[in-house]
Amino acid sequence: MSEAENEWLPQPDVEDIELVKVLQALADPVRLSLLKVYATGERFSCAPDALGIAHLHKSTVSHHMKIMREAGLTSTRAVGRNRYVQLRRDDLDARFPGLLDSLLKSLPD
Amino acid sequence: MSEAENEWLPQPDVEDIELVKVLQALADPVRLSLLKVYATGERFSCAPDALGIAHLHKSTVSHHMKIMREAGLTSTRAVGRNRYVQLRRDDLDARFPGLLDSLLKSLPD
DNA sequence: GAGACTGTTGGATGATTGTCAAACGGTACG
DNA sequence: CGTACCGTTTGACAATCATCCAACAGTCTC
Repeated sequence: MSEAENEWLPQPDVEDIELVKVLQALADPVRLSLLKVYATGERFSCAPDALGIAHLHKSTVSHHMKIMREAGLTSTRAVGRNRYVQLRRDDLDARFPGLLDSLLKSLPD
Repeated sequence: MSEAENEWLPQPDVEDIELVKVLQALADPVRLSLLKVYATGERFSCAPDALGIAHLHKSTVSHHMKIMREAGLTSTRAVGRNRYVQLRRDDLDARFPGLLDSLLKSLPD
């Protein structure tokens, strides 16, 4: 059975996103590289290989995902046994105008 | 004697400023509040009271200053027994266009 | 139902961090 | 010179963090 149940994992409301939390979430090389991956607009599952962090254990990836989601950077939809993660671009633009764009422009290639 | 010897403390060159380091430097409530203080454009000595962090020990303040300076956020001039700190606004704008402005706009009042 | 698959949770560990306190080094000024 | 002043350095400590491993929970597919 189990029609894909399309459930969203808990995340902060737009107005509750805090700048410090966002900066803390991005103050790590791994998560900063994930920001760039997600900036393509695609939704990714959490497979370390597809995310360019094949060297990391899957539980470590899960940990990073949680931090980014709880900071308000990403939103995650659970479909079957996969988690599809994407950037909360509109929410971030509404809360911190211009911040995301300048961050992405500042990222090393 | 001792005509004020106007010496600059070591800081990274513009092109050596790293985004991760900048984000790490700002991923702390105290230092984020300092960013706002320095955004006024004034130069400040390191007196905790004038910086709005009167509750912190002077050695802690010195520690925060060092982190911000080594990240490339601030520059420090030593004059006599004082240190005058200011934001490297032009350098940051050149290295990460728009980032500083959007950060300052995103800061809670 | 038995495996295989995707991701989470809990514990363990080593590294980093924010803070304070005490000692120190220059500097200014009686 | 002696004392007060401003900031740095060092050490200590508790807290947080990034990482791995093992075990677990759902989910999909034979």
